[in-house]
Amino acid sequence: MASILPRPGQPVRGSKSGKPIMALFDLLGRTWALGAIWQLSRGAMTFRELQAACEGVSPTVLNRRLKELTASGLVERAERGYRLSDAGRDLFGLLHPLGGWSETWAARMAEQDAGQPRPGGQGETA
Amino acid sequence: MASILPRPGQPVRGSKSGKPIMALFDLLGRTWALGAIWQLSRGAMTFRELQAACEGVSPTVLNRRLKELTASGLVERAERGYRLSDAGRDLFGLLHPLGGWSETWAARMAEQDAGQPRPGGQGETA
DNA sequence: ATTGACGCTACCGATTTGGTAGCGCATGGA
DNA sequence: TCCATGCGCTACCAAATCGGTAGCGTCAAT
Repeated sequence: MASILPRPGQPVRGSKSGKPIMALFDLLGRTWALGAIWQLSRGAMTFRELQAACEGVSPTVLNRRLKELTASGLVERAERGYRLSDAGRDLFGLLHPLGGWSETWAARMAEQDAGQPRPGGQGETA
Repeated sequence: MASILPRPGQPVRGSKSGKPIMALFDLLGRTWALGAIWQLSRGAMTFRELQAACEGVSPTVLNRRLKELTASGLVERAERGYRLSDAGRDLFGLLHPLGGWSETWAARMAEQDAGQPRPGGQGETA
């Protein structure tokens, strides 16, 4: 496996300092890492249930994320599939407010778009 | 430019639903997006100062992130360089606790490694 | 024995990353 | 004026990651 498992105290992708916050950002800064945690916060799910909940993310990527999150102690195996560990639930507690914030953000962006239709729009319809 | 700008209400990389939280996760789930916000929370910085603060991230990536974060209203230009917008500071307020959490996480991981040196260790020294 | 669901892997094209070099511009001396 | 410095930023390219399809081996139930 080419990818490294981000761990605090170790150099990680994009950061050589090994600062915990940077290791965390590296871990979470991969596709569907945050999304998987978000979905798993609702309870244990099988691999394929989680895959469906994540809008059909490819098993390749999902499995990579699950391995990383498991190795990082945020996710663990359940009798049936996967679930957040204590640490994972703990982290989700901090992430949870982002849900509400993102709604506000969305409203603010929509408002801004209404006022100024972004003439040089970038790939919005791509 | 091939990359799309994640915006709530629009399909984004990895998510077709357009749910605000998924757009946010896409925006933040790119290398140095969270890191840049983290560094900028300390105040306005020039491009090159920020680059240095982010451990010498390549200007290519930094500029991409800055464009995305600016278009998303989280970052804005300052007289000298860049700074967090009100929304960006707002978001940082929610992200801030991750700093402390990551320290706890790091300690927990170190402890676990001490107890069990991870026989099948994965790329820890890579 | 067949069907179905499970977790997961191989394979591979498309996209993103991350690094070096250097551009055009502005400021500030000498 | 010429030169040096710092600014934001881009071109170019190799390496890594993403993301999609197909399908494996296992297990339980029919």
